[in-house]
Amino acid sequence: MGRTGVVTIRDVARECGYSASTVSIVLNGAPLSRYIPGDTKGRIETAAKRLGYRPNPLARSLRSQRSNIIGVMVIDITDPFCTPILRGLENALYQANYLSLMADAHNEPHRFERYLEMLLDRRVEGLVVIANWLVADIKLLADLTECQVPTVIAGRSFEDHSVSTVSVDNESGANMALEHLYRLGHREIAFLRGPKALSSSGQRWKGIRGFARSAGLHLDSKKILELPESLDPNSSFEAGTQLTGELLQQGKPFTALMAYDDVTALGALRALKKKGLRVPEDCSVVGFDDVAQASLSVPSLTTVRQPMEAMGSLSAGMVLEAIKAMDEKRDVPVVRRKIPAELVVRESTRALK
Amino acid sequence: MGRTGVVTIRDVARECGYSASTVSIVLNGAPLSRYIPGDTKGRIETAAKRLGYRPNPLARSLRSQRSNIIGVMVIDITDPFCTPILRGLENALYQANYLSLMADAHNEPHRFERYLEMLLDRRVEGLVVIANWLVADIKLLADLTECQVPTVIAGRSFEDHSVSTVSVDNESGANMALEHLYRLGHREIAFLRGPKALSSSGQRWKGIRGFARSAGLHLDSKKILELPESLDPNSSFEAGTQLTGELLQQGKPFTALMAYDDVTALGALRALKKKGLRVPEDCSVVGFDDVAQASLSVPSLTTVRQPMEAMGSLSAGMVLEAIKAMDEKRDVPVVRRKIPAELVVRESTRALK
DNA sequence: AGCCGCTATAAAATCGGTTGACGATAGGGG
DNA sequence: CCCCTATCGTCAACCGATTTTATAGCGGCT
Repeated sequence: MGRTGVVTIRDVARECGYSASTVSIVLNGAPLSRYIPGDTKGRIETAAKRLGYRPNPLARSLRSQRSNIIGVMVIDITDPFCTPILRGLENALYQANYLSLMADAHNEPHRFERYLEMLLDRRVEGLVVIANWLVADIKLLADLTECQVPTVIAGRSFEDHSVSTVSVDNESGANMALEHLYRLGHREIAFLRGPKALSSSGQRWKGIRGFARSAGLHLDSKKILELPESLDPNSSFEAGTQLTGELLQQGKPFTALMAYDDVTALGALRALKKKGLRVPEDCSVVGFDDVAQASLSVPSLTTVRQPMEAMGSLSAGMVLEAIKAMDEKRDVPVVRRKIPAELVVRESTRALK
Repeated sequence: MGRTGVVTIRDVARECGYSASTVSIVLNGAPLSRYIPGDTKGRIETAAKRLGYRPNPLARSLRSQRSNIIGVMVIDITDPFCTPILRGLENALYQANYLSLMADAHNEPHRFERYLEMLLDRRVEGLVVIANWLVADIKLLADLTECQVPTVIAGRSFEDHSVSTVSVDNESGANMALEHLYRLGHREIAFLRGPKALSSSGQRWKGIRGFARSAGLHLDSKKILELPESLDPNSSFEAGTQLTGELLQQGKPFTALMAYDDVTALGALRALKKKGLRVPEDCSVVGFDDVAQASLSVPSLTTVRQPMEAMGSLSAGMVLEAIKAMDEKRDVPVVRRKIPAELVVRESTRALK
């Protein structure tokens, strides 16, 4: 045993009287182990077990050029949207015997880049970026495609770049949400739409316009406000409160409000309450995402659910697949997966009387 | 350049005409570099830069027995209590140039153990366990103290084990919360206390009893209910709703309710609303933790804030310190830090009329 | 007898970087 | 003139595995 108290392969070799090579070959079931008789194998395995031998992954990685580690870059771990994805991802990696080296970019491009370098230095075999919004920084993506590491972006899509992505179908999700309100009889609907700079915002809006057109619903631009661009995920709560206040001030009546996301909707809930309006009796509210908060509020929030955990594990599956493909020298296609959203009806919406 | 397209130290050596050793010595500013003249250093650095040389941390770790990686074991990343700690932790590690290998135990002891092994295999230099509750499994802790890796548990304390911990001062926090209600004039106070098995629960209860005694407040056992033991952090929402319902059913009047934690308090909010009671007009509510949800609810929750981010960075500081101590062969003391809690007054409490 | 092929194992090279021991030269003191 | 020390580097060992190549015995075939 080395002075570190850790058993090396040579300790095992000494213990059972064979060479390190033989031990390695047997323990890994390498091709050559075909020629090694059973009793030798037995002796080696016994010795390994007796000493509690555990191969040093560092040494193994150095030699085999495989780290069995995936880099996980979270754009902002504070965002409640990110954690369920992280869980799904981590779980799938665990099943596949990979560990995750985690980096939190705090929404800062510079930090993103520095972390990216660190992760690549560490020879991560693949990379998953969990992006809520993330300034559509071309440069960062260029970095990503340039490095030869399989990458998947979870949480948003990039139509115009050659990166694999996993994202929810924002368009049909928003469509469903509006349809839900429409079916409940709502015609005067206010919207707090997301900032233009966010691609998901545009997609959701497209879904809204699509439904409106098909149902002959008029969208009153006076009732449509846009959230300011911001990096802090919790700022949309303030913004939701603020903009809902403006809508109410403005005097244009509405019986339902559709928010860009859940946190915005929670902000709206607060503003409505403050004005003495009851939800859903006086105004229905729908959000988007189904973050943990959504079901805990009073009233609980009707929302469009992003299957975040599934998105996480799917991303994991995709990187692992890409890694396998690279191993086998097959070429690695860019995959863009859109997951269907799901309407979750809770207490914050009800039929117009 | 190797076939991997990666520049090795030998490439740099060839490029500038010195040996790999010299390059290593210069680039690392090793003691011996004292004797190397400036222009040689310059040539080596230039060559390294020109080739874009980045030392392979795997090789470096193998040789130096230092991975520059900390294992981060999260008991349940789904718990909103864990993420802010994680952020503080990760941020401090980032500053110190450490990366974190993340494991999520999903609240399962078996998974905890397996991950622990994987992390130790990877030669993490230190370990931080982010524990919300975590079944007080002696065995797991034994594993921890046995392995020679500096460990800090963040989020809860273990009086009876020799592990370093960082936790909030539950006792004085609960004391403050009750004092707050008392000062507002509340005398009929209901409690949803945490399950006995949780150490934090006992500590908080001690704070409550302490204040009650000192203020001469009578604690009516009829108004004290205990949450069931559970592993799912979100189950306490249901439990909060449920138990509050029972309290109301029971008919014993109360003007304020103190919940074990924020999620429980949010559950209480829902039950109260359902019964037509207004918060805070008819009943004040306080929580504990100050998770993200607390400020987003309607009404926003008065609560006792755990400085989670600070706890995270403090934990990081402690492991790093312990690592340094080990390096220098100083002995590593077990440190138990209790961070003061902070009362955050929001909308859910008000003076009794 | 010589060669081939199979079995069973070991030696040696390799991954990429670090480090202690050592060589060579020059200058200073005795 | 010799010894000692300060400079400036290089060599080779090492970290702990994996993998390619080598060695050696033996049976069978020509």
